[in-house]
Amino acid sequence: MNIQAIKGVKDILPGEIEVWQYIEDKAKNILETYGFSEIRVPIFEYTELFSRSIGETTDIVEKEMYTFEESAGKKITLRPEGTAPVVRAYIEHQLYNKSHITKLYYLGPMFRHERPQAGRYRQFYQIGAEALGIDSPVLDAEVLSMLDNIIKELDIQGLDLQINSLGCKDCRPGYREALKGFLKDKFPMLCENCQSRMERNPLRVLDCKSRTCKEAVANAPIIPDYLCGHCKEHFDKVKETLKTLKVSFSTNPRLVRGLDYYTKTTFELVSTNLGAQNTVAAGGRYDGLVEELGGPKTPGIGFAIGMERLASLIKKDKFRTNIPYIFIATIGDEAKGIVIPIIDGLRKKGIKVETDYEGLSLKSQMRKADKFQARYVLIIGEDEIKKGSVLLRDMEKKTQEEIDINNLTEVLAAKLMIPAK
RNA sequence: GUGAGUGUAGCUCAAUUGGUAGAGCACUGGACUGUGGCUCCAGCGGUCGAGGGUUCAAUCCCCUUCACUCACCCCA
Repeated sequence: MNIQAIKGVKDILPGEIEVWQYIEDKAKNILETYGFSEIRVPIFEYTELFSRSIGETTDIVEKEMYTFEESAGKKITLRPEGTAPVVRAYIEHQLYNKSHITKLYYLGPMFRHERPQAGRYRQFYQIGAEALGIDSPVLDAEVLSMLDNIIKELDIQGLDLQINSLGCKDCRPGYREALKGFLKDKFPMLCENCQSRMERNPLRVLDCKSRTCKEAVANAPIIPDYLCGHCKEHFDKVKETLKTLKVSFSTNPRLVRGLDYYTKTTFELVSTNLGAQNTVAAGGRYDGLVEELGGPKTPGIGFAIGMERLASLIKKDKFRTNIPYIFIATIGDEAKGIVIPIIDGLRKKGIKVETDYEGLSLKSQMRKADKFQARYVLIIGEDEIKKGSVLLRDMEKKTQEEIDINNLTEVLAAKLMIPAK
């Protein structure tokens, strides 16, 4: 094989795509019930949009973006996530002037240059939702409840919704300093990575998986103890509303998200049935992002679902590929010719038809019809041509009848209960 | 970027202490001159990932390389 797909990307073939379509249908339905409207934004943006929103010191910006230069010298990046482009569009089209709250959802591919592994691809698909304009904790809970509904609708088990609060620009610095002070004593215990992270982004040390780092932060100060009154009240209200909505969750004071723009409520939906990459969906509040990107001071909250990960959790047995209603079997060249306009006519009536193009024996054509799981087979040979009729075989009942070729579409439409046009 | 594992027929996998490969599924035909799902028979199908080395001889041993997979890292 000479040319193959680029490392870390994959084709979604018939047989698997049905699962994706199913997820998309269900998710769109629920999103729209909650008042979210679809937005489609480009898959590339000026690099600056991502470096400013995601954060210069994050791995995504530092080493995972697909960036190239335009002729003018401006740098362009294939989007590594969806929130920044949506917020950019929100500002650019001044959607904040149309309504106090703007609820948007998107779905499409994201790109990150990472080493591929189970559940991690270089082009991966997300369904995301963003609610902009309101900072009420009730909205946070509603967004989480919506996510919960989506996974319940898809009947996915073994998921744990973990939530935390990262505080705001008033209380986070205090916590950050307290954590840094604590980590200073533990410095020798930290992994190389975390030692360098201490100055730049100490919160990330909290969810490092290295054993010694885990030990080091075991008694570290936790964020909830440092939240300001406003943030604490907000977080309490989120939890209270989640209980009212009967959304089960667990709090994880060590939950830190990778992107810089998160504030207050953050969350992850983690599966026990996946490999190392077990986060199915994640998100949080980002009250400073719109302003940071040049818009008016506007709060926001959102999440993204990883399609590949979600799809791998869905039982595939209930999905079937495109099944034709009718298979047309022919015997002889004359029959093959006669059948061409018949097939065309049936298809124009909306009846799915398949036939043989290879000159197979009748036996093989029957086998093929069976493989297609066709409900009926139309058999046309020399005898039928002479009589001006066709044989219609019911594959399930194993019966067949002879019908006048002129009544064919009517008879089929009646059998298949297709309304006349 | 680092580490480990795996590359043999379209697919899933065997085998040979080194003597150039086999099964199941799939596909095609036949048993059943024009009728499916079961059965039986036959056929089709392989540069044994690629390149080099050792050897009389390499799919097997050695080196290099490529690809895939999983994990670290990171994250959806």
